[in-house]
Amino acid sequence: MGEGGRPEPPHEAGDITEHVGYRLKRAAAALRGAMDQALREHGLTVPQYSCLELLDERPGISGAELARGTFVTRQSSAVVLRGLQEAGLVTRPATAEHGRALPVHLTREGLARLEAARGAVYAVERRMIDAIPPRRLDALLSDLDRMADALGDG
Amino acid sequence: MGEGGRPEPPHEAGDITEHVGYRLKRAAAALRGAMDQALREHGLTVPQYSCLELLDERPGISGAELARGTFVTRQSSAVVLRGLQEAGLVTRPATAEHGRALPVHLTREGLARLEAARGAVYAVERRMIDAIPPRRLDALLSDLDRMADALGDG
DNA sequence: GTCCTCATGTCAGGACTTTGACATGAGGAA
DNA sequence: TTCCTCATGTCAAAGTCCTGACATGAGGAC
Repeated sequence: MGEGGRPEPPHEAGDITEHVGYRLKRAAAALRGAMDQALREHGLTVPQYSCLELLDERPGISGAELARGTFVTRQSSAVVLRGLQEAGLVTRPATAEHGRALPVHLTREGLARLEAARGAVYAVERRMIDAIPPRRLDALLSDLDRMADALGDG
Repeated sequence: MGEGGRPEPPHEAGDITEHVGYRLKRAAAALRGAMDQALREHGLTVPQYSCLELLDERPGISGAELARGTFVTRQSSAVVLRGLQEAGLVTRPATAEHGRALPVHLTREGLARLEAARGAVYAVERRMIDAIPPRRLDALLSDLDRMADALGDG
């Protein structure tokens, strides 16, 4: 495909607002904004919250694993982790026991902050879910996954 | 809502990977990564491409309108715009004719670069669309919009 | 006329993210 | 043993994006 002159749009689209990428970007931007606002009163940023949530679910994982779980690079994750460490929300040994991986753990304060912020984040999710027909939720989740997989994220 | 102890998840979820926000974030991250890679060989970043595409559709719009159309703040848009201007892909008058708005236009080179990059971006969209059942595409687009609207992006 | 409100553009500071590169430690192959 | 490969952590530089703040111009209310 693509031997012609003008590139053909993926499907009939009068303007760019019809594109899947545009809609996906818009929804993601709206989510990001709503979460930013919801988390501000708890003194957390979105990357920080994502980090704490994943850490609560999988205590002791390495920074690299944390990065993969939040869809960012190791470098980005390290910056966020350093901030959380300075804030006393996570702990990390200075030296590795076995390999090079440094296991990260939530502190008591980190867990408390996470639990306090969770309600605000869940409210945002609730607003999203309530906006669509309940019968379509599973299909929506499935399609989002399929698209992510197709783009080589998996 | 929310008078209880533990916050209730928006829907039954064994772990955070079940949440809509998580899936949305994952799909958006995959899209961003794929577009980054596709645009790299054309010497454009995703924000730059978004800017050029919107400019092609609505020539002469202001920086603030451009920002709203690409879901970022005026400040972010201004930075990208400055880069595009220095690269000779867009033009902008130094002073405003009427109000304060400075109309932005694509240069001949800007249009050429956009058209060259479009094929690569459309291929990414095609990969996404082909990954889901065709009958669900309209519902997916609709649901993404509903969620964005519900989060106050409107 | 003045005052108020709104939109636009801009500056400053901080947080996040990326690519590229490098050093270290573990484990397997020869 | 040595060599190779892989994963991890880290540094550096650049770009993106945000909040907060400020000045300017247009249009309406008074």
